[in-house]
Amino acid sequence: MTTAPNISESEWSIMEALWESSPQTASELTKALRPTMNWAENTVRTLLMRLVEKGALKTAENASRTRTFLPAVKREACVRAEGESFMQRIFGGAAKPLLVHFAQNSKLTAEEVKELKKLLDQSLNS
Amino acid sequence: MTTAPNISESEWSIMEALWESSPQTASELTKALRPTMNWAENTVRTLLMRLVEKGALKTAENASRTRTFLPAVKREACVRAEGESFMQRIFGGAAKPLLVHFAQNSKLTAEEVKELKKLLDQSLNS
DNA sequence: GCCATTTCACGACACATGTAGTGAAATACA
DNA sequence: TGTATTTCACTACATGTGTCGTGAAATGGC
Repeated sequence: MTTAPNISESEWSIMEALWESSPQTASELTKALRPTMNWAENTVRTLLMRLVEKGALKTAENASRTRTFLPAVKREACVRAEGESFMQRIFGGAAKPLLVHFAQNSKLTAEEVKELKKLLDQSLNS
Repeated sequence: MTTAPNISESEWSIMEALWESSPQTASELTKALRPTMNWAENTVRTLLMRLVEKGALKTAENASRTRTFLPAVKREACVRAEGESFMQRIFGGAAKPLLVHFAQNSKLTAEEVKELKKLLDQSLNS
């Protein structure tokens, strides 16, 4: 079982970028994230280091011998872990009240509602 | 609009206890939380202080002139804020993928599925 | 009124997180 | 090969969190 490490909010931005496209070097990532997070390159490097220590990222050498980074854990596993923890913290671990909350607090299109209803049905016969 | 303060995980336990029953004194709370969190009374006091500073709790004097604590913010508002932040962080702010995720990763009873489907329908005509 | 108990205000300390700066080492280019 | 640029390892530092300990002040019981 992939023990998903704890990933902080800033770190999550890095992970998303790498889940979307990897491997990337620190400076590539810095540029890629520039529009959203306006981080200094050293900030990105620190976050990368921490993520490597946590086991969320791996490193590799690229052709020009500079280090590149890539995910060591699957996005889906991390999402599940974060979701579990959130559900635990706010809804005492129960899925139904969570779903009720978001169903009531979101403006969904008719199309989305249809899809979700189908998914709910499917979740039963499995 | 009630600007819901940031409430940490430990603090959330305190808030839950007070949302459920308030006002309570620090020692009452310590006893009430003893089974789940095995906190020293001073730990509870520190958390209470921080929550008062954050504006999440108010204090009042009770008959015997010891201080009691009670929520200054509604649970629903805090849940909404936490939910928003979580949805933003993990699902880029989109409700549908969040609902898809939890619908697929939770084992729901047929009864719950029925309720949720009804809620989804209701969320449309409003 | 005096002592035991409770309440509280402060201080403390370690680890996590956000956000870099410095200075050396490696690379690239002229 | 000498110099400018890039990469990286360290260090830093403020703020948030988790978890109390100390010592004074207030209260309660006898």
